[in-house]
Amino acid sequence: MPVAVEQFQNLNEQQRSAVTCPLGPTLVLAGPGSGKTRVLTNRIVHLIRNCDVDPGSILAVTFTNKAAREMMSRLEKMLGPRAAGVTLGTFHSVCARILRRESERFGVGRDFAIFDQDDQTRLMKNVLKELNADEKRYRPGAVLGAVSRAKSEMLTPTVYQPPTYWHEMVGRAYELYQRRLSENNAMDFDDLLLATVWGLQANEAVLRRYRERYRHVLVDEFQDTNLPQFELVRLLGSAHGCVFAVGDEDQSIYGWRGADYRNLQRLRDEFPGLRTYLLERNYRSTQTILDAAKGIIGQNLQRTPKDLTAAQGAGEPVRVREAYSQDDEAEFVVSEIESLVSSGDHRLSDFAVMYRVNAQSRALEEAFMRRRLPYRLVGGTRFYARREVKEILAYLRLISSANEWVSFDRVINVPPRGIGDKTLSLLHDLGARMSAGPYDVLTGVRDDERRAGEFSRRAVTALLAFLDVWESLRHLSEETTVAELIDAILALFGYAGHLASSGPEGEERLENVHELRTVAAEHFPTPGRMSLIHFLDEVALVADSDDLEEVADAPVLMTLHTAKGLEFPVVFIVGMQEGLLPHSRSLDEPRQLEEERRLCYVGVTRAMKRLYLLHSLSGGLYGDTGRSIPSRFLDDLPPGVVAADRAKPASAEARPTTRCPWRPTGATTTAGTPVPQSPVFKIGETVRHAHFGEGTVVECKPIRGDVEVNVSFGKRGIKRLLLSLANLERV
DNA sequence: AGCGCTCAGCTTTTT
DNA sequence: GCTGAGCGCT
Repeated sequence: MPVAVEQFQNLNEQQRSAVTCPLGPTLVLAGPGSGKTRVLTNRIVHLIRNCDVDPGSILAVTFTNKAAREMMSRLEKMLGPRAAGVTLGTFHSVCARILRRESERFGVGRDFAIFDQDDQTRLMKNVLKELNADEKRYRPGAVLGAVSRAKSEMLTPTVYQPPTYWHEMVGRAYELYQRRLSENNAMDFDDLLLATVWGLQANEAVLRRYRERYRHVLVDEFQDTNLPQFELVRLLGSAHGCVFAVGDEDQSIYGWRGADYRNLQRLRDEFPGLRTYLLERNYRSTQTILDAAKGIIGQNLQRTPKDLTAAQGAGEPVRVREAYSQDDEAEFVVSEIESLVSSGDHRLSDFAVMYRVNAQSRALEEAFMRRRLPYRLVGGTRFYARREVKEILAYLRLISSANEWVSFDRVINVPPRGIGDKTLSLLHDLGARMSAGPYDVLTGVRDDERRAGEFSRRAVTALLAFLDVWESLRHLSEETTVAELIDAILALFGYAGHLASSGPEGEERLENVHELRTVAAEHFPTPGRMSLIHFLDEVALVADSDDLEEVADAPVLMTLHTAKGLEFPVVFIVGMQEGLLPHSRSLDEPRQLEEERRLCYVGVTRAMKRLYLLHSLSGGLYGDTGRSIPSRFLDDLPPGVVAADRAKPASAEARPTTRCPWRPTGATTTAGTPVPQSPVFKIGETVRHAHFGEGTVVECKPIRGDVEVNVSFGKRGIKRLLLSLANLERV
């Protein structure tokens, strides 16, 4: 046992008692920066080393792939190869694994597809169209959200009680949406959880097996669980009671997605004898920052009071600043970063700028570009949401599970094969009549003269050619790797040629496809169908903000939501105005307002050394030029934490910033770091384009990690060009 | 099929 | 204010 004792010496008293507490239901309420992941991993180590627990009987669940990966790598460091025996993953991936394994007993297709956001939206769009829903009142995203919330409460379409007239339609859409999902042999994210829970509930023997197998269940971020997730934990854990949950109700910011932090309290009811531990020692922030955070969160009522204390001293006061405009605010952020970097106190990657809504990134990006300072924007177009990537994935999905319309519709005419709306809707009709998926419909067209007769000769030829390739790839998939399948799609479905003929941007698209191929080759090198299925699961369940990994020495720009779980030496929160933070959509409901407050709290507690809270006098949301009121959350900062320049408007340095012109490209940055997006052009500058010739730059703005340059080419008009593709030359 | 115009609508998004 | 979806025109 001396090994173990030594192992836990780096834990404080509170942490150690949580880690080494007796077997049985345990709840750890962990304040920000209190080392909750450390407690979780050490608990696992404790179970294995000191309690003689078999790693194979431990199930640890997280919400993100990133958290799961981090935990696994820590475990590997501490346990070596034994760590691999622990089942560790996100709720969704664990459920997907169980569902595949138990497909027969649970009555779900073994090769079901997992529909991501985009697929879900497409499907819902069709559903709403079929129901003749008013497009304005029933937007796919909103309806999908309502359906997801119903699912978070484990309400089936049959028991769903529409609270309003609007929800009547939601109820009908929900029902049809589920029917379509199952016809397509597909599940959305919520279904993965629900099907698992219902499957376990309905199969006593299977449930017993899993209870036996996973005698120890550990859950991270418990405040973010919804009802199905809670239910899963309850099902598995109630037999042995060895549930170890870690969470912080004050950091619950996903209530709008069905997460219910009251699940923390609910544990107490479900697991009598629950032991609760509090982690209040904060290793991240200065006491000043913590005091500010406590002032803000202290206004919330439904919470366990925590006495957060910093392991470090008071540090710098919090800076609250008023700017004239969003641009002015951004300008201040950038100049502050420059001066802190040049004073040698900080490097660029020490900084994070956080905001409530993505739209706020614009002003910041412009300011960074103006100063020719690099930055990283987190949360743009996701890699797996790119069109070309989705298309390749759709092809792969057709190969994997052949009767799925959503993927079929996506690629049947990509590259163009002369299959238009007409043919497509005929195919759907036929599918409905045969109650069959696209594959069976196509073979029907091939094998049945009468069916073929419904289509034009041209269409039939095209469809059969498609079917031919499709079938051969399905066979190929039995014995080939995913990477080779991608090659085959590129070649046989004519996809490579399609990209090649789509101009210069096709090259970048092909790059992305190759990147996907690399992922497949590296992680799924085994030939065969299982490998393909696992690959598709993986990419469907992966968020690609996963690549927030420290790649460049640059400040990070992100929403407060994405900031959760991260920490930075210096944090700026911009747009601290009424209507923005708290957001106007949350003003009428106290519950929502409390969540806004927690969101603010999450942002504040990301800061280690320095914290800046900025608000501007004008410019709220959407080009609104009216006057803005400082956020009510600023009023809750306790006296003494804020630097003296509070309330003194920026007038001292404020340049009346009517849109600054782009700096000349010769300008050097204080940091001397190359701008990823360089060169940036000045408005009015003359540039040359290979195709359009010489033109004048009219606009130059950041867009999704690239720069959009609008150039006027005289009578050829104004063209919008992407800097990364257009290869513009300065004249 | 591809471009360009108009107009509505506009949080947050771990999976 | 901006952007993206939808429509209508060529």
